[in-house]
Amino acid sequence: MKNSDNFFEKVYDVARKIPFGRVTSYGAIAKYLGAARSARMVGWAMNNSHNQELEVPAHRVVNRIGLLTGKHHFQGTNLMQQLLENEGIVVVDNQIQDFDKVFWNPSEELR
DNA sequence: ATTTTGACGACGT
DNA sequence: GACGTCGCCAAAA
Repeated sequence: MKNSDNFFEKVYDVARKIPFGRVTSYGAIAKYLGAARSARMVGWAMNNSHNQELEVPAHRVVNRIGLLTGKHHFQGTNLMQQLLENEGIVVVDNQIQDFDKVFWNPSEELR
């Protein structure tokens, strides 16, 4: 293990802190980490999250419009959506309903 | 070493 | 408001 994974580790750390029934966006995490415009790195980190020993609730992380863009990276076809719905989040056609209500902003709530 | 791509986002048209 | 382009940075080809 290297400490150079600082950025990625932070991403995982924040992702794990997402409360139940809430979701956040890649950009929000990136901004919280100071990366701001490197939302892609957060996405890449998530892809690598499977390598982490601790599980990361990547299903609670979607893009800024609440679209389940990464659902293809999960097992099955709609596992991600089911997980979200299991938390009380309404998802229709890969789109989270009431996204602004379930959105969790680490910059404000986590601090 | 160079090019392409990607779980995104902001801005311009 | 839909669509296109650019920026960001890292990994894979």
